[in-house]
Amino acid sequence: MESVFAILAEPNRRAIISLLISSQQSVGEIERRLRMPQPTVSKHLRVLRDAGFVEATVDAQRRLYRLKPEPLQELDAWLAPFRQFWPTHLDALERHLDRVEPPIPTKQKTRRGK
Amino acid sequence: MESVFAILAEPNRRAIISLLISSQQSVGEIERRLRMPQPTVSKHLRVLRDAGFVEATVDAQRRLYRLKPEPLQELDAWLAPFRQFWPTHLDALERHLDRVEPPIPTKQKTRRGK
DNA sequence: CATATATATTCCTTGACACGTATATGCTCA
DNA sequence: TGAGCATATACGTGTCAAGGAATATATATG
Repeated sequence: MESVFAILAEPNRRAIISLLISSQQSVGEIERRLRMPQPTVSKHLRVLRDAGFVEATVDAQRRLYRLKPEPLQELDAWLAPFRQFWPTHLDALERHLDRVEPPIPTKQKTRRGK
Repeated sequence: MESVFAILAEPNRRAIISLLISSQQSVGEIERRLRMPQPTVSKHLRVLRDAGFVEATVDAQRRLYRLKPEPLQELDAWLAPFRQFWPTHLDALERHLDRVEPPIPTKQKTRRGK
């Protein structure tokens, strides 16, 4: 479970991280808001903490978890060399995201005009 | 295997994608440069193609694979809300990681206080 | 046609990991 | 001290995906 990507591959972990954007949260708050069993939350938080995505402060029995930026910055750094490929600007992306990619027929070479 | 993150969780797939930054490559070239068995390369390319990370053109028996930007832009879009957490000045990590960054003039976004 | 080359696919095994359930640890307060 | 809440961990189980070996498909060439 080394890489930043492997950590983020888990949807529930991404949900937790996204939830923490607004502010720090206790385990119980995360549990309620994401409707996730408590052990599940704790286990994912453990993974996220070990990977440096979050840190916790102890508040009596509660633990308040908050984001740490470093791993996400690392992700951004990884992404950087690819930015040269992007078309002009963000508008093309939004068009793409709402569309389903059609399957690619490998059969014949139909040449179609546009 | 839906999410962009799940696709990128595999180190060999990241290696392939990073290799394709320089230019398009045939399966055989990828195989040689990454010292990966040919079926492994083909299988990962299949996953990458299905997920829209790459596309291929047929050149006789060869297939030339090249990058497609959309999924990586999607990743960047996911990352966007987290950028507000990054330290305003460059800290040690960012200096360390940013050596890879090409000299692209970065457009400064409007900064939002909380 | 036969053969070589390039790539894709299939089958099988194995290991990682996410989940549920149960239980453990730890803190607070009466 | 004990009760009760908040969080963490242990264990067993099922699923899914990656890797290796073998084979299939497709194209070029002699």
